[in-house]
Amino acid sequence: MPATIIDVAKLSGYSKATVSRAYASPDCVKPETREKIYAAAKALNYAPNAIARAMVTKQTENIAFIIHEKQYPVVLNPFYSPILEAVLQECNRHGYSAFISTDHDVRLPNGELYIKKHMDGVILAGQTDYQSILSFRKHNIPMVLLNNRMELDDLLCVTADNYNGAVQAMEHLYERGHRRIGLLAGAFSPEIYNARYNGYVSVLKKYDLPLDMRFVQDTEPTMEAAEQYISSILGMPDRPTAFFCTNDTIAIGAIKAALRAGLRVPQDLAIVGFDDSDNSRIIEPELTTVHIDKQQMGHLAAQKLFDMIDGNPIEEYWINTPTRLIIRSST
Amino acid sequence: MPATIIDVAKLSGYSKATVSRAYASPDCVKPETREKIYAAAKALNYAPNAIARAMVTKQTENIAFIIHEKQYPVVLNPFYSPILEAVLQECNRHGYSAFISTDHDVRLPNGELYIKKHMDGVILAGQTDYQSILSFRKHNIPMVLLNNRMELDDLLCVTADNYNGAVQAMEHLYERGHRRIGLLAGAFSPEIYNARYNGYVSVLKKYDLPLDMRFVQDTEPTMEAAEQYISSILGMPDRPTAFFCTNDTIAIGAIKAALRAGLRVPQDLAIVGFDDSDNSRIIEPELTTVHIDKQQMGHLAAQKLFDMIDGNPIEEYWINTPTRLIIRSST
DNA sequence: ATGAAAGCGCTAACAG
DNA sequence: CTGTTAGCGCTTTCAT
Repeated sequence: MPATIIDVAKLSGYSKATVSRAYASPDCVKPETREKIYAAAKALNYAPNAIARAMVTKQTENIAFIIHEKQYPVVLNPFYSPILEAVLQECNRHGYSAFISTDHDVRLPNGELYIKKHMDGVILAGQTDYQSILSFRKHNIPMVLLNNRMELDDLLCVTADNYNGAVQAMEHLYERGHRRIGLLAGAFSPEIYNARYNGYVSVLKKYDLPLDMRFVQDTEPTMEAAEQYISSILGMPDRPTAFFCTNDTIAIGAIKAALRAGLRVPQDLAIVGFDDSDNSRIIEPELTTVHIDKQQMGHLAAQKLFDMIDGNPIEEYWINTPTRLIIRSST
Repeated sequence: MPATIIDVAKLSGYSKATVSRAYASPDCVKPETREKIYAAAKALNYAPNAIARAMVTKQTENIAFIIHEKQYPVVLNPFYSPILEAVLQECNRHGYSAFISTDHDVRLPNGELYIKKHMDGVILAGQTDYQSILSFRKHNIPMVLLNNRMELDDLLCVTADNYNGAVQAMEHLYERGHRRIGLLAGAFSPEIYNARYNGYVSVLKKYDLPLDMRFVQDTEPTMEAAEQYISSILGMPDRPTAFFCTNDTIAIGAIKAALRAGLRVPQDLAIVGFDDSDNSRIIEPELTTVHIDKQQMGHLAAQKLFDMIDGNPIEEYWINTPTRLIIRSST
């Protein structure tokens, strides 16, 4: 059994209060005694017990990052990986640790678990269910929504500017001379789906381009689904000369379908994606895509969460991270 | 402030011991009173406090998954993602939560942090430093090494069979008729590097093929580094007709270099990778690669860790997950 | 600058 | 099946 604060107190000859201070507020302790205490601690292989500490301070210095995406078999996908990475960095900076949870296969709502374990805050990414949000609220746990938005009072949401991202993609395709542009839309949350869809339609309208529903296709966001659809329309004489795909995975599937049919990308079919995930630079030709600043989103989400935890005032409850088009070789 | 066990006790008219039992060992409590207690709890919005519980049981029901890879800028790479996913699943199954930590930028050793926070166990992935291992040992924290191996008593290590994986790749290249085969070797940990290198050399020896050091190249495991090297040797008249690359990222870089030089893959240059990460199916032609059962590794690591936590006996301390070759279109 | 004592919310004997 | 009691290891007034 590990040494406790009492053991250190005894060995060093001080009281446990002083030992406690030597760790929690070192400046309130004479340097000399501090050193003696550390020495005793070392000799005993003592490490302060964060559980006991949390018990009285009511702060665990832990947060939970809960990803809730039904769409992907793999939750740790190229979109969330960089976000997670950024969140982890921010945690390190604040001396916090992060629980990660992927909530696609929850029988008992994971929220409950993290309420019991007394998180100081939570980041809810993706299609979080309303009940969880309410739960955390009821327990006054600071919370930020990531890649999702809900119109609730004082609910901090960090999203990408999906509408303008779609507009950027479409404007680019128009400039490249495309007049028949299809849409391959992943089955994402309504919030994201609608924003990107509306961006698509608005540019069509702006330039009086046709909205041909044969080439506006909902799809699972997998390479295979996209490949299959694109293969099926490649033979049509009036098929689009370009497709706007609402994420990179879909776009890559589209490119592969074209390549395998012997078409050249972008000459015979131009493709633009969304996300600028790492994958977009793997496919050849490399993918033109709408860049989402995933790092930034992760950093912001975490920073704002720590602001809430620290009791700092929040000005903006909806943070819409700007996107920008990255032109590579698929258009 | 949240309701405590005492509030529930008062409201329900039972003692706190009974309330405790109603949650910890429901069968030791009359169904009737149990229901009353749950009702009271619900009315008070009570949730058992896991911190207080951990304080006395000495079990947090938390583990830490610490990834330590200096090689990658992004630690959550396509290799570790599926492993992490599997670990998370296993945690769910056991009612545990997992801290994730990426230890590339640690000022104060993260090990300390997790010792303070009293993990029930830790999984150390990648190039873990010896000090951390010793630390966890000293505090009797169950531990498993993942994708790494160290010759320490009673240290459970889960690895892929890197040697035989390399042999499989090389045998395949030989069967395909290649006689000049280069090696593009990522700067991984010695354990992994050596195993794959030895596999390469052993097949060369077996068939009396030349070991031409001009075409045995160490490289950072990035697409760019691989691209650059391959581009530089493509003009040589006696260059290899195939390369064995010690991970997929490198292999993809190699393919891209060949494609951009106007060569056909595999006709003009054959490439085989290692890992069978998701990326291997993004590049066209899709990559022939050595499959590592990353899910399996994650599951095993977690299962064994829980075995240790539960005090179950461990028979094998070195688990070497078999690999197999996945033949796609790059060879 | 340091010590004494109370208590955080829960579990685990031990009784009954 | 239920209640009583004594802590778990630490922080935090309040004194000194």
